[in-house]
Amino acid sequence: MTFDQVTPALAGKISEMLKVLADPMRLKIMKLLHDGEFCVGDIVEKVGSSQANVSKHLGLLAQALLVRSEKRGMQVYYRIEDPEVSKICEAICTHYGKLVKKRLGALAS
Amino acid sequence: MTFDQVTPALAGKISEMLKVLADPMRLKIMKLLHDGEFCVGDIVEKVGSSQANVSKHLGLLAQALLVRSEKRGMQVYYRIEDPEVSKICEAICTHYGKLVKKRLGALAS
DNA sequence: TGACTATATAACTATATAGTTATACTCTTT
DNA sequence: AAAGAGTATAACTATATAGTTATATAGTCA
Repeated sequence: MTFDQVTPALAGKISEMLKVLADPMRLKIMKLLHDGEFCVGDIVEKVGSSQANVSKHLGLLAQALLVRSEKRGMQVYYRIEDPEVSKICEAICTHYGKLVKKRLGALAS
Repeated sequence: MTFDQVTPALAGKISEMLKVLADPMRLKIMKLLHDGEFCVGDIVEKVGSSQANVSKHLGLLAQALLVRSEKRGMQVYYRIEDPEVSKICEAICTHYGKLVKKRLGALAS
């Protein structure tokens, strides 16, 4: 699908999703979840923020369809389930990485 | 490049870029520039906002390396120069479009 | 049931930013 | 040089949101 074929409704959704993805803490969480499934407590530990803060970020990511959660016992596990999401993240990293390298020098090294 | 290989410095850049892209008015401008080069006055007309507002948005897009500008006479022309940027936009539209369709039904139709 | 653990939510504060208005800058033309 | 056109910037207001603290909700075990 090209940019042209995006309807206003989808453009709104995309803008919301990007806003959710465009946060350092949430990118950190996404990077972590790229490696597999983690429960909230583990994520809190790994990203170094408060439980309430991480929970809120996870809620936003889930609402944007970027992650899914599953309750097992007392824990809630989060994961990147959809390959589409991985592809979006990968495309952003790859292409923007190249762009930055070309224009600003070896910041990515 | 996978998510794993993104350095903290690049992650910061990516987060900034996404924040710039994640705005309805700027997405509208990017969608327009996808079709070719336009000067500020034309963009103002097409997107339906004030000159000052559009100029500020264009400045942010340029700073994020998403567009480039060139002054010719009195006009300043903006364009999406880098194929990497087009690829990022395309990947986002394609994959998130699919995702939304799968999960929320035919919002994109 | 009561104590405990894991997660989510509410209320609040501080900060960032989209849009507006007014003005400055730059180039062209007479 | 002066006037006008095209674009950028400064100052301001209103709104959104990241993070914190305190509390609520849900599941587990004694």
